[in-house]
Amino acid sequence: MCGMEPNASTPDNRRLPLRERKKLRTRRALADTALELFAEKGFAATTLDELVDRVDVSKRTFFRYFASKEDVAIATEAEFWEAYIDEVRDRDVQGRLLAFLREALLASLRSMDAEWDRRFFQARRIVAYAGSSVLYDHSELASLRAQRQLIGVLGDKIGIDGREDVRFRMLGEFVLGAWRCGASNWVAGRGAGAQGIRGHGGRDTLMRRVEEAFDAIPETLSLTADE
Amino acid sequence: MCGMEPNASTPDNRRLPLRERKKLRTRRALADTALELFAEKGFAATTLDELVDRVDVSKRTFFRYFASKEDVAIATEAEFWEAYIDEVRDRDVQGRLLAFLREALLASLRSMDAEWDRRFFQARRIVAYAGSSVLYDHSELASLRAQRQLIGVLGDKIGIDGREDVRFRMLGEFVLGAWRCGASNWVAGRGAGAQGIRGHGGRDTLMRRVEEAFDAIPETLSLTADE
DNA sequence: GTATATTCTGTCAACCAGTGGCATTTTATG
DNA sequence: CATAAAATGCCACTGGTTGACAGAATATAC
Repeated sequence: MCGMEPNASTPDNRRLPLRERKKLRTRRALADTALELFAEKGFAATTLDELVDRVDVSKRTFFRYFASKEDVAIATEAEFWEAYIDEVRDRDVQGRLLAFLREALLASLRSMDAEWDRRFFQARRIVAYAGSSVLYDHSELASLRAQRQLIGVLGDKIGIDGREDVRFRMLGEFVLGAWRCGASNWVAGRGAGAQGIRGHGGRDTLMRRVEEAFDAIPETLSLTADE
Repeated sequence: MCGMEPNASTPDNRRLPLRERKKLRTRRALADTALELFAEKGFAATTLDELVDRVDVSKRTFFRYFASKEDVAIATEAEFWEAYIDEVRDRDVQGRLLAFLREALLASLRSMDAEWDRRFFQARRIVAYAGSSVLYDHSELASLRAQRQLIGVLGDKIGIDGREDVRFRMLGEFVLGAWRCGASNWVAGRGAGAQGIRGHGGRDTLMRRVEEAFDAIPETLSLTADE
């Protein structure tokens, strides 16, 4: 089968068996081409037929890789959540939980593959500035589920049922909030020293935005609540 | 046109013009019959054709009343959120905000029409115990949007941009959390004195569950967070 | 290298949610 | 009663999603 040559965004996991490499390649080709199309003509106006036509796979195959049309748009997000949860699962808990989650988040950001931030940026722009809200909703649900899984894993690690404990749920809210805030500032080009950066500024800038958001938590919390 | 006779669940807004009464009646008939069908054979297995057949309305008309198949399942929920937000909008703010929101929530529960709690219970059971998660997701998104609107309205009332203020967002989290917790305990038949109640126990019991959840907020917050 | 088992893929058909357009009916208004 | 406005029905059509099965590609054993 031809028509899909290795390119810059092809994952070069030379150690994986051929079949696995191929699977990664089709998956990546579908996700990349989908973002192209969504950016060109919008999410709603793009049909799956066009997508699978351009990638040269059958529609049936598409649904073997992604559960829905929305899923392919938030693939990079899903990759990140997966990496984050793995990171939290594997890392030793020490110090304050919020700091732990913050470190784990940054570490998992660092661990994403070389092209991840470019793809993520592209996807975020489409999700945020699309005409309808289906993509945004889908992304939000994915975050919510990831957050739940996160506090579940963390709870398991320190022997608490995180789903029942309000403190844990709030912890999850903080982390998710900081992430969302940081990521949206990154995409919008806001934040410290953003003027000096051309474009959105790569992964390091994203990480700085997330850190800024985390840093802002205590000061916003200490505001008086006397209304 | 015949086939739709007034029954127990027909809203008796005798003061409304005929056209409006009819509209309410079809809307209610669709929602009720949908719950019947979903309970009988499950959400996924029920087709809209069956629904509109039983109600004796065209499919086109269905979509003039509800935006999607999921929407008709959470209609009672949506009614409540609407009432709640209206209540918050109309009520004078005084005292602590959390207490204000709590009172408004209970008041709007009280204001729902006579059959609301029965319908709501039915709907919650379907949403919670359905095979797939589409309904649950849909309901969760609706809550999220309602929560955002809520703090938006509250922010407007006291001249603060609630969307930007962390305290407000947390307030929203508390209220939504208490509501969810109370409602789910109600449906599950948990809570103080639940043994003595046959069935789920009507709206007064739901309100008691919600109050219990609100009461639990300070004590869970004061737990030590020294992990 | 060949044979065989396993996994992936394409083709085809079907289902069903959701939409646009337009004619028809129903309600409101004077 | 006449006319305007609004609600409904009908119909065809798009497009996402799934199941079944056959064929192609890859892995494994010899």
